[in-house]
Amino acid sequence: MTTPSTSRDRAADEPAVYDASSIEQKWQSRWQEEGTNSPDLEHGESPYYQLMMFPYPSAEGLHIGNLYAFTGNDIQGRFRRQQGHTVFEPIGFDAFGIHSENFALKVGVHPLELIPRNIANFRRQLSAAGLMVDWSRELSTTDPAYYKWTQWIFLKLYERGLAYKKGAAVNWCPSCKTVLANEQVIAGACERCGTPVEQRFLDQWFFRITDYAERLLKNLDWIDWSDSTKTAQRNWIGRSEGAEIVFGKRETGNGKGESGDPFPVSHLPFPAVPVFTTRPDTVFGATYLVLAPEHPLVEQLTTAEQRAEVDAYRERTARQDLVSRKITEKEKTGVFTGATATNPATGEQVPVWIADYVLMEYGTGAIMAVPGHDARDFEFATAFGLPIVRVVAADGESPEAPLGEAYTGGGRLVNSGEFSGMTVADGKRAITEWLARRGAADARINFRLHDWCISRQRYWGPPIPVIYCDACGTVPVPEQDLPVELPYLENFKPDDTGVSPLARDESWYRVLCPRCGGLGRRETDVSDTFLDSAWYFLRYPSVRRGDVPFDDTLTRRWLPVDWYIGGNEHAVLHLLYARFITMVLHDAGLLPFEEPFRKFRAHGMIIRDGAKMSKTKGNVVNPDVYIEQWGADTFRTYLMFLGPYEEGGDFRDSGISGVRRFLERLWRTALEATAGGEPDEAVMRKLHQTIRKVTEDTAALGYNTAIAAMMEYMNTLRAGERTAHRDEVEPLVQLVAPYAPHMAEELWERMHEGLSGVTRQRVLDSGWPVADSALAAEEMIEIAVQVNGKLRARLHLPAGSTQADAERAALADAQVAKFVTGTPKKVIYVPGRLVSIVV
RNA sequence: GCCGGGAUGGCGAAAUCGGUAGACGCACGAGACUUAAAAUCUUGUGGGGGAAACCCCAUGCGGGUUCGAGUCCCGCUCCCGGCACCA
Repeated sequence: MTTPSTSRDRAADEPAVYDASSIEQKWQSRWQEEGTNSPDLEHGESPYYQLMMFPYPSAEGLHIGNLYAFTGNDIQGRFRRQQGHTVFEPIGFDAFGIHSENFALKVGVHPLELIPRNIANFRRQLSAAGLMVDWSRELSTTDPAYYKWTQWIFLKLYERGLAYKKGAAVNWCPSCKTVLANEQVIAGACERCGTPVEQRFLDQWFFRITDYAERLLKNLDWIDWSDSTKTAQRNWIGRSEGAEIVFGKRETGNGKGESGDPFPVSHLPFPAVPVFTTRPDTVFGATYLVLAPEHPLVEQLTTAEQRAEVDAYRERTARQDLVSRKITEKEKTGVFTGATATNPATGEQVPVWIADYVLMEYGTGAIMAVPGHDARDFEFATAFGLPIVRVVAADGESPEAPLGEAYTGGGRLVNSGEFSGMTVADGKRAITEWLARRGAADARINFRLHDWCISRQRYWGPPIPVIYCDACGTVPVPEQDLPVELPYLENFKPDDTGVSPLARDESWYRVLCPRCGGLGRRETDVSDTFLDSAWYFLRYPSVRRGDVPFDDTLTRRWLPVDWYIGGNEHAVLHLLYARFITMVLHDAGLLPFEEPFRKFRAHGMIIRDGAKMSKTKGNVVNPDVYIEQWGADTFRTYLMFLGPYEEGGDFRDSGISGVRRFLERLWRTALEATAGGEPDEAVMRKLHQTIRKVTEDTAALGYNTAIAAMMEYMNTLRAGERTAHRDEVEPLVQLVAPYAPHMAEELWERMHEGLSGVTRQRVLDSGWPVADSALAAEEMIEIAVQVNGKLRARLHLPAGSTQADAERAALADAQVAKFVTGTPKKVIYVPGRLVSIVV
C-alpha cells in the first residue's frame, strides 16, 4: 500500500473545482450500476417504507410541486437509511383518467402513445433530481398487469355487496355531448364551450363507502396524520346527530306501519313525511315543510290546483346543473304543493312546499323548516310570508322577543309546551324521546359522505369487469378472465349517447355470458382514476408478482406504509378512498391491517415571488432549467431551505446562490481538511450541537432549520485562519448527505481515497452521526438579567452556576445596579436562562 | 357562511411547556485581493436618539393576564387554502 496522500496534498495539486453536473451524472450512473436504490425486500433489516404520492405524468413534465414533495420525501428516506433502515422508496405513474384523455384529444395523439412518452420524460427528470427511487419496481396504473388487480378489487367489493348500480344525476353538456365532472362546471356552464349544463340521469356503479363512514371517522382519532388532513376528512365525512321526525302520521293510526311508512295514496292529503333534523328541540317552531323537488312524495302530495306550478318548478330544477343548484348566495325559490302535514309536536297543520335548497341526496330529502332558528329557513319564510316562531331564547331574553334574523345560538326552549325552560341540549334529548314514544321520531345519525360513484363514461380507464346477460343479469367477470383489457380505439372521443366510447366497439363488448354461455354484453364504463390510486401502495413491494395483487409475506413485512408524504389537495378524496379500500380488503381477510398509512404528513405549497405559479402568469419554475444551472444538490437543498416543509415557501431565484455558496464552502473545506493534529474542542462542541439539531429537525420535517444549522456550523468551521480537521468535517458530510446526496458521496469517496476497507463504503451506508451530549455541553452560559421585565444585562457564568451565584452576579453588575434601588421585592430565576428582578 | 393555516426587518424566514425577538440565507453598504470586473474573503445592517456608554420604540390592530407576551385570554382586520343551501 502506498502512503496515503492527504486530501490537503491533493487540494494543493489540483484546484478543488466543484463541478455539480459531472459529479451528479457520475453518481446517478453508479447508483444505477450498483443497484443502490433497490433494497432487498425479502431480507433487508428493519424495513422502512417511505412513500410519496405518485404523479400524474403530464405532458408538461415534472411540476415544481411534485419535486418539492419528492425531495422532502427523499430526504426522509435517505435519513432513515443512514440510520440503519432498509428503505423502500418506490415510484409509479397515475396515468389513467380524464386529464390524460382530454389532453390526448387536444393534441390529437392517442394516450397509448402519449403516456409512455410522458413517463419517459418523468423518469429522466426524477433521475436528474437524484431521488433514491427504486426504479426496478416502477409501476403504471395503465399497465394491464396493474389494472388487472384494480378490476380484481372491484370484484372483491362486488362479492361483498359493496358495489352496486343505481341511477344518479350527472352534469351533462348538451353541446360537447358528454358528462362533466363537477369541477368542469363553471358558473353553471361547461368550462370548455360555455353551454349551460343540464342534469341527466344515468345508471352508475357505486361503492358503499357510507357503510364505512363511522369507522373511517373513528380511526382518525388514533392515526398519526397531519391535523389539517384529519380535520378535512372529518368535515368531509360530516357526521351529524339528530332525529328523523315524521310529519303527518296520524296519531290514532290505521293499525299498520311503523313511523316513516308512507301512507297509501288513498290517504291523501296526509301521507307521512319523514324529515331529518339536527335540532329536534326546535320542532315546536317548525311552521312548514320543504321537500326536494325530485322527492318521490311530491307526486302524491300535490293538489290539483297546484299541479301546474309544481310541475313547472320541478322541470326547471331538473334542467339546472348540479353545481349552481348548490350556490348559497342564490335567492330562495320554491312552490307550495297545496298539501299540509301534521306537526307531531303541536298537532298543527303546516304547509308542504318544494324548493331546490333542499337536496334529495342528504337525509330524507325533506326538512322541517324552523325559520326562527335556521338562516336558510328564515330567508325562505321571509320571501314567501310563512310564519316565524321563536322557540329558543338566549338567557335573559324574552320568549316573545321578535326575531330579526334566525337565532342559532344556545339558550332555553320557549313556546314549546311542557319542554319550555329546558336547555337546548336537554330539549333535544327529551323531545326526541317524547316523540319516539309516540312513534313519530327516531334518533338518527346522518353523514354527508355519499357513496363513491366510480363509473366514468369515458375511454381512458380500466373497464369495469362486469358482463350483462339477458338470462343471468349482472355477472362479474371471473377472476381468471382478468384483465379485461382496454381495447385500442382509434376514435375515443365521447359522443352524444351518454355512454362510454367503448360502446362503439361491438367486437369488444359482445361476449358470451361466463355463467350460462349465452349472449352477453360487457359493461362499457370504465372506473374512476381514484380507484387506481386507492391501492397502488399495496402493489409496489409485489410489483414483480404476476399471480397475486400483493404477496402475503412482503405485505406483512412492508405494510402499512411507514411514512406517507403528499399534498393536502388529496386530503379527502384519495386519502379517504385508500383508507376505505384497505378496510374492505382487511375485512375480506386479505390484509392484516385496516389503516394503510402509519404516518401521513402534508407538505406545504410552493409559490413564486409571492404569487401562485401558473402558466398564464408565466412564473412557472421548470426544474430542468434550474438543475442544469445550479445542480440537483443545490436545487434540492434550496427547495428545502425556503420555508418550513409543511407550510411551503416562496421560491425566489435570488435565494439559490446562498445555498450554492454553502455547498461550495463545504466542498472546499472538506477537501482541504487535514488529518494531522487534533480537532478543536470548541468546534467539536458546535459539531455535536449541530448533529443533535440536524437529527431532530430532519426527523420532524424541519428541513429549513436543519439546513440553517449546518450553515451555522460551516461558519464556525471557517472562522479564523485555520484549516479544518477531518474529524470536524466528516460528520457534516454525513449530515448533508440526505440533502445533497451526490456531493456527499463524492466528498466521502475523495476523503477516503487511499484508505483501505472503508473505501468502498458509500456515505449513504456509512451511518448517521450520533450527538454526544457531553461533548455538546457548553462550559459557559449566558444569563439575561431583567429589571421589572426589561433586559438590562447579560452575564457570562460557568455552566454549573447555581441560582445564588446568578443572583449575586446579577446584583453586582453595574448596569443592573443602576436600576435596582433598595432591596428587590422579588427575584425570579429561570435556570440557565435569566434572572428577573422586581423592584 | 363554515373549517383549517397565517400576518415578525428591504425580502425568504428563525424563536411558541411565556424567559435575551430577528438564528440562517438573500439583498444592500464598507473594506481586502485585482490593472479592472467577477469570484472569494473580512465586516456592518429592525427604527429612532446619542460622540460614546447607553436609552427609547418595535412581532397585523385594540384590550387583558403576568415580574416578563411574537407565544396565553377576549374582541377585531386582512391574506392563503379547503368545503360550501348537508337541515
